[in-house]
Amino acid sequence: MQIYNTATRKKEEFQTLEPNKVKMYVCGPTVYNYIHIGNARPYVAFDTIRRYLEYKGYKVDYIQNFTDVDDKIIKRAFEEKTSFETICNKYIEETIKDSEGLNVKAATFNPRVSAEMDSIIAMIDTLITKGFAYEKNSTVYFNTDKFEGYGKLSGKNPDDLKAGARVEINTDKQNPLDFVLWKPFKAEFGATEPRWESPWGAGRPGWHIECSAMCKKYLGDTIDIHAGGEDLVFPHHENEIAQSEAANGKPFVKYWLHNGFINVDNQKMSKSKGNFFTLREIAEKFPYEVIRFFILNGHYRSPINFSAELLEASQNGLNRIKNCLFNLQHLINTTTNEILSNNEKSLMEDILKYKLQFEKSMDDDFNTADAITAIYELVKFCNINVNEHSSKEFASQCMAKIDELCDILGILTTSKSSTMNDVEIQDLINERQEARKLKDWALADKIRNQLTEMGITLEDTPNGVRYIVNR
RNA sequence: UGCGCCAUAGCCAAGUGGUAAGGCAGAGGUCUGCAACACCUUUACCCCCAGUUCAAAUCUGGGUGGCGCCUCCA
Repeated sequence: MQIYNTATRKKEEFQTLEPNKVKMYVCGPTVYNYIHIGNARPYVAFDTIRRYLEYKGYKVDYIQNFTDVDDKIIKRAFEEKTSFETICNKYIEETIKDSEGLNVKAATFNPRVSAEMDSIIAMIDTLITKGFAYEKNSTVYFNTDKFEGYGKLSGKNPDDLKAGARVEINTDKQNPLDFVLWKPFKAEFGATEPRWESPWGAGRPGWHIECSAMCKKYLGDTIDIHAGGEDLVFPHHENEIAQSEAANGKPFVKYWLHNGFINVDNQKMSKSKGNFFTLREIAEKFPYEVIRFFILNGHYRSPINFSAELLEASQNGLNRIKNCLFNLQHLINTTTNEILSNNEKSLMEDILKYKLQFEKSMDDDFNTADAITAIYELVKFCNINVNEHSSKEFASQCMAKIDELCDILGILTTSKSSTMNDVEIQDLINERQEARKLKDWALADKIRNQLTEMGITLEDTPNGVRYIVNR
């Protein structure tokens, strides 16, 4: 299996630190609002990678934090005249709802920064002891000059960065690139501003140290995969490397994975440009599973564009797979052939071919766009080869294979049970069938329209009528 | 010359040396009482120029265009 590593900018053969085990950390969102469509990408991308790793037999320890200590949160709490805990609890809850909507598997654990102060403070303390950090006016800074290799992840040259650094007035930093590990309580937003006691006075941690500390606590000094949005490469992940390797004296991460952005009108989404969408807003117009499928339609490292048109295209594509599954289910329910025919036995080998095609794509740096093609081709195979003459066994095998592949991608796992067993619906369908027998097309169409109004789509097949709810 | 990514059909998107997968949309057809689903047919001088090679969308160099990072934004 090949995996692209941002640190080397190459695809590398995937080799875990421990056999059959993957330690994976994904940078989570700052919880001061509903997550936006861009946040959905790392959720879906890295969840899919996790699912595939599990499919390949690895046990994955998947840690994703919630950043619940941050200026933006404190500001929002101040504006809304409430506590930062209230804001955080609310949006963590909402984020989990969105995440479940996207069919993202629950993380092994979601640490919250506010609950990890002991480890954060301990790590800062170690950095000071080892001479990688210094305190000035109750603020602790990381000394980037002391860490050899600063810039190795992002490919930046510290001297270039220094030359380009903004002039900071009245700075206490020894070097313009030094960054904050601990900042003192200043009551910018009033006395209720959150703060924790530390050897350097009351205050709160800087952004970067949190992830280093949580990584260490929950996964260890060296982990297999660290993932996040591509914007985090510098400075966030660069700084994490500096902190963790300086404090632990060991390599921090084996594979760095970064997802590309979701753009709107080919531009980065931002509030100031007015092209900002929360996931919740979009989910009102399109089902979550369509959003997930849309995200998987491009490679996770490529930028993708977002628009209603593209989501519609994804929805139509997803319906193609869904129709196939409905069709198979209907055949399984209605066919009386139990035994696999000789022809079907030989076709079974073709099914395996699509599975291998799927795996080959996923083995190549999780190429979901290509993997979806394998599913489409399997769908076409089923549409051609499974019909009212097929055996139950064959239809079931086909369906199971599509299900298996879709499940790896986390799509169409929730919609299968949507067949409503409503007597009223069945009665209407029977009534329409009677009308059709009598060639009373007006009545038949009237009943079909009535069902359409109810959100039921009817499809007449050689094996009787099948209906689909709320497509 | 700060660092980096990208450029394939109307749209999305694979393919990274051997005469261009797949999906969406469109057109025509088959099936159907009519539909729907599905199936069949149909749509590409791979941004430009030069080079390497028997052979390049794929490698090299140079353009052009788009985007990101260098601001606690995934």
